[in-house]
Amino acid sequence: MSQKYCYQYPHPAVTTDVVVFTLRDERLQLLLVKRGGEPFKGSWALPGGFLDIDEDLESCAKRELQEETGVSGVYLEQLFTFGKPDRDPRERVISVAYYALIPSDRLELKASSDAADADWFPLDELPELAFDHNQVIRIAHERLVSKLSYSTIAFQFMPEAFTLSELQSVYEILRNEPLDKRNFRKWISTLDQVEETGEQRRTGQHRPAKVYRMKHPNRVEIIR
Amino acid sequence: MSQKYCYQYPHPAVTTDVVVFTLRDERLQLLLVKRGGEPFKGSWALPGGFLDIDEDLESCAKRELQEETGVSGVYLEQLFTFGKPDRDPRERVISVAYYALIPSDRLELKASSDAADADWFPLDELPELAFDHNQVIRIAHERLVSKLSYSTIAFQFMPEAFTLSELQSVYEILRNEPLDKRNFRKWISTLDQVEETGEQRRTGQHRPAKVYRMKHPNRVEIIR
DNA sequence: TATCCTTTGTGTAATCCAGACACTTAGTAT
DNA sequence: ATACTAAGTGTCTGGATTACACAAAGGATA
Repeated sequence: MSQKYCYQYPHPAVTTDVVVFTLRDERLQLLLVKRGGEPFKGSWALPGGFLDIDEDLESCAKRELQEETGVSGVYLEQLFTFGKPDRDPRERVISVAYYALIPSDRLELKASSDAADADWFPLDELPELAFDHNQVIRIAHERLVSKLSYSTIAFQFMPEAFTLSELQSVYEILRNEPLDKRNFRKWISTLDQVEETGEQRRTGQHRPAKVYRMKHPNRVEIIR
Repeated sequence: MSQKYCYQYPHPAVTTDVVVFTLRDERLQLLLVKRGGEPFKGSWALPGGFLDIDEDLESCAKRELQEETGVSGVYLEQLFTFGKPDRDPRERVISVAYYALIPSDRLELKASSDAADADWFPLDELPELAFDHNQVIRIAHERLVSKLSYSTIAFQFMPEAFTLSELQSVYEILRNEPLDKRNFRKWISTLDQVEETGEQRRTGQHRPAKVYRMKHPNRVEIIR
């Protein structure tokens, strides 16, 4: 094919890459795709791709997310823009990285056409990654952990309806430490972010748990 | 000139823009340059410009900062990447925005060659700006204010040597409220970030103040 | 139908941190 | 000597965070 888009000065290519977090099997996991083409063919990498010339950055990230996971309407935030001159061997590529949080009940993967394969990996068992994607993931994880302490971002991992024990478990996984049940519930109630649905949930031979929902499912509040 | 840089797919242009904050005349001010060329010729805008094809993003921002203010070695942090398809009427432009904090003793402006004029403006007396630069500034200001409360970023406005009253004044300007002297000093001492130089400073007909310096002048610590 | 098992759900006391608040000290000018 | 001004310093109170243990509800089983 001919080189038909010409400029007076050299232009870099622009991509978006998305770090897709979820909680699966009591662990923080993220989505990787196996690269079907060069460079790094066969390596695992973050889902992402080139920005269409008339497409907004966030739309591009949402599109990648939709193509790789089939989900939309989840929490998505711009993370950082990476642009070391040699980060892609083909040409100069600026990558605007986003990160997304997927509720644990919405992760039906569908392998996309341009990815030979896609799978979830626990954060502490990542393979070697293409490009500078290990660095991107490290920064995304730092952002997530830091937002834990001053926002309600962790609620974005919850399904529509959940129990307080499930919510506590999410915090325990993310912070990697056990929490006191009474203090946790006291703290949650001061946040004023959840309400009872009136339903109960029976799992196993013991007292059923009250079911809650978020008051503002799509909002991430700054707290403290 | 001919269009000699050609690609198989259309590429956006990439720029960096820098929101340069300083404290002048007891106010938070920022640097704007008057645009010498189209579009928005004659309008005020953030200092910035196109990324060289082999230049790192942060290097590009540092270069703009150096060209417009003559300073280097100051605090510079990536802010956000703006990429609405129509934000520049010439062509698709992705702008990676940075913000910088300049100590109040280092702001000798030198008008650069490609800016007809450059000047400081108080944040609350900004003129109409080119492109989406009003939005960029708003987000930079939000970031600065929020970092105030959980980091030592405000120290980056201080000269090498300063008194505790001067430091308190910086916080009062940035937070736009008076602070209690004893509580402020108690808080500063818990931070363990400053040390006495042994010098004193006499200004006016009253008790001289002890002079301090930062223990780690180039580091911004996360606190709390 | 009584007992056991498991998870849900709840309160109080102790400690730490943040905020309110006023006077003495050191120097200059008259 | 006196007056003026900004520098420098400690205590008390209220609110928030932490530590900590037992009763309640339901299912399974004997």
